[in-house]
Amino acid sequence: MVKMSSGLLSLKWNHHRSTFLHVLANIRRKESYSDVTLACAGKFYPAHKLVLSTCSEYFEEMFERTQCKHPVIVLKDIGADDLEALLSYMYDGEVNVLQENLSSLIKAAECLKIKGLAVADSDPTDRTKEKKLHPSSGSSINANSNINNSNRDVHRNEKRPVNGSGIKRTNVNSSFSEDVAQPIKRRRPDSRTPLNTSASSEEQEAPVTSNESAAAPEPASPVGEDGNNGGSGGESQPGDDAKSAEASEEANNFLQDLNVDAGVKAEPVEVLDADDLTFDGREDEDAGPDHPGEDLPDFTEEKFSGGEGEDPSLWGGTDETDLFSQPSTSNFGEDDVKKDAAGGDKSGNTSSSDFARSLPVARSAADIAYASPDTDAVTGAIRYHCMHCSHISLDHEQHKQHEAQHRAQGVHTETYTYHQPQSAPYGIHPCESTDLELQMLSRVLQSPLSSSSMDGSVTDTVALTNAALRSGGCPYCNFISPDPVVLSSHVRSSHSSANKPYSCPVCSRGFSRKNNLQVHMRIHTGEKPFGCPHCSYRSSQKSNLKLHILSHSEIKPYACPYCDHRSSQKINLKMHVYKKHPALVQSATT
DNA sequence: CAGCAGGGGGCGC
DNA sequence: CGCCCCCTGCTGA
Repeated sequence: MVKMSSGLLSLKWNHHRSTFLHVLANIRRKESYSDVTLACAGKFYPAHKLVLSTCSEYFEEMFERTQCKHPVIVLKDIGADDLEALLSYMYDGEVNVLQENLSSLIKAAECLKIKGLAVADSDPTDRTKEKKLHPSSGSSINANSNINNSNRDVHRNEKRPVNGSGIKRTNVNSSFSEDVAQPIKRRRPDSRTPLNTSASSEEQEAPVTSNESAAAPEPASPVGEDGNNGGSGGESQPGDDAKSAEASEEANNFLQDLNVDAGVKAEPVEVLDADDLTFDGREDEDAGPDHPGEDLPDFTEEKFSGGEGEDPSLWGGTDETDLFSQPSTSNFGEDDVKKDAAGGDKSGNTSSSDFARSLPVARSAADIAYASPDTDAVTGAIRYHCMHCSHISLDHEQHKQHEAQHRAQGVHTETYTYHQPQSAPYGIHPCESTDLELQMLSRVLQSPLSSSSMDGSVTDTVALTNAALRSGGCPYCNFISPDPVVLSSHVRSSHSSANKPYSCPVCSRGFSRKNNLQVHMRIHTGEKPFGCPHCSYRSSQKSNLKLHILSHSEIKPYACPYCDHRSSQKINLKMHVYKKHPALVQSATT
């Protein structure tokens, strides 16, 4: 303690810095207070915006631009090892790296603009002195890092001190030039903006929601423009460069890690084209009977067949390209579609690296949060969980009113359906903890348990149950809780129903069939494999894409039997009839 | 109106 | 059993 002349006492914490670093390391180890998740090569790394933005202007800018409480940032073309090393570097200020790995590490650092590795590092407390020393860059160059600004060839690092194992210790003080490749910041397409398909497959990215502006860095140059890059997943086309192949492999690995929907593995991104008469692609070449017209109610079909200007054969799979000759607001021409289908094949066989882009880039962890009401294990009552807090309503109206209050209070609301509770005390709901949900998601995506859990067998194997419970994990899904009470409560509430043995490992919702669960999982993974050829809309379900494509045309297959009203969706017509012609409906039914 | 998501029929392996 | 597909209900704009 130093007594200053003015009578003020200067209290100095001697071990402040070391304590800070120590605490920081602990927080990282325990994954406490994590508010951002980095996804890389199928792995998830909880991190802290504060640390990332401190160490990287790239992250800083990214976080400034996104309002997400907990964005998930998918880092493409960066190896997991490199990311782990960079995280250690950022949290600890140093990292040990094998010399042979230094090159890729530096590349990754450049992409992420990591201070001290790729971007000039300056002492914030001593700017004037620095400028004197290095007026051009304002950065301090460590004497040990003999890295020429004009040549970042890692072989130059051989002059640096290397320990016996060939591991280099990279210090914060080591600086590279600012003259590095700037990470390409990808802009999210307006979901309503029609795409130019000639580039759409290459440039389409994840169906992120509007508030998720953080984007994955794209260190590698964009895939080649020779049209080969759209080749089927993982295949290295003649025109592909090594990075593209790497990216494909990485994406494939990621997909394997996902292990959620086998249907997506082989054909990660599916963009339906205009020649896809029934919108179902090759699988449905003989899908004539499936056209919606056949399924119309009698009255509708009668009206429909007599409808003006609309060819019923449209639904028979014979002339459905007419669909795309309908006036459309899209600038996506039929020629574009056919060209894509015939030539570059960018739509159907999008490369896996493209699919990697379609993965939930910077998707809010909010979207991973729990969904839907569940059932009270004791009373059987339906419980509606607030999306913003831990409030639980037993009445839907009450639930809606409660949430409306949040909205009125200006609670940030994602445009997507699922939300991260803003103040979620752990243990209220299995999925209200960000850490827990990430653990769970991580387990879903990575753990070999995921396949077994997806099998959904709920045969009550006591031994299995007990063993799993003892280990803190649910034997039927990937739910984890250190609290045995919470865990057993989860098991009771989520897996007691024999009718719905397939439980979502993230939100615990039960499903009667495995494939329904698989589709449901797309909510959590952000997968939207079905892309509209007219715009950037993507859907997790093909049937929903069909409906969407209809919206591009003026075709409204469902006609009201009582008036001239027509609807594009059957349900909408139903609503119309019940609303506008209730008396007629009643008389028709009696 | 359009989008999302769950349920379930049906088919092929 | 896995998958494709359609149907359906709900919801927000």
